[in-house]
Amino acid sequence: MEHQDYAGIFKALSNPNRLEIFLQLSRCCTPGTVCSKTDIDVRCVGDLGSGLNVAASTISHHIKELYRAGLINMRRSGQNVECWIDPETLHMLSGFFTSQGQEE
Amino acid sequence: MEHQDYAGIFKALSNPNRLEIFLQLSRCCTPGTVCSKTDIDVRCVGDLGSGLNVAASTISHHIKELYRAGLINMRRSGQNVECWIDPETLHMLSGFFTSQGQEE
DNA sequence: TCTATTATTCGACATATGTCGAATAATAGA
DNA sequence: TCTATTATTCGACATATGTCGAATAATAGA
Repeated sequence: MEHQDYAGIFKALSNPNRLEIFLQLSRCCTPGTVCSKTDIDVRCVGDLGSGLNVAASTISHHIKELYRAGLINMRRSGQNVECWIDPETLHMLSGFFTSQGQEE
Repeated sequence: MEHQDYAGIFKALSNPNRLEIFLQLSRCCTPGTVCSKTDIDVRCVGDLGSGLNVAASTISHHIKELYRAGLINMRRSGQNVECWIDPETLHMLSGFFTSQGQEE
């Protein structure tokens, strides 16, 4: 989290499908924890995309965008790629709007 | 704030110039307070755009987008149009990321 | 080494977005 | 009513974005 490109972060969350992926990840397990079969059987493309009606390649692309924005982390695990919310970025965002609240 | 289109809100904040306008508004006065000459001499197009290097029509367009997203309010005051942050939406956003923090 | 499974890369393409300048609108104050 | 000031609307256009399917890559397990 060097420079914090907030516009870039918001851009990543501006697409409904991408936001949905983000929300699913934030729901399936506590941020910082890997979301994988251990918990609720969530792997990247296959499972995150199952609810959305988009091609696997599109999911892959969206996940990369979330990763680029710093919102999520990813790691290959065998044939799967596991994703999980980046807790630091989430915390930063939480503070962003809260601090805007009381002037600044 | 009926339906809360978060993706739409993030889209509004995803453009650097629009984000800058939003931040200027959140700085110039406490949310809920009108930002106008009374305080720090901030009116919409003229002043909000002065820092950014874009045409007045573009600023006007961006402000409308922020308004559509529910992030700001606006009101005509003579020749000027005054803008100010919508405190409810801001509060909602603040809660959005915070609640994502602890699973949900 | 071959096959199945999962994920990514790579064009391609339709649509959305950001931006401008010119024209128009809204208002205040001679 | 005329003029100046501020803001918005309206094309126009270049660029960005979301999406797909086919091809390719990465891995596990016969």
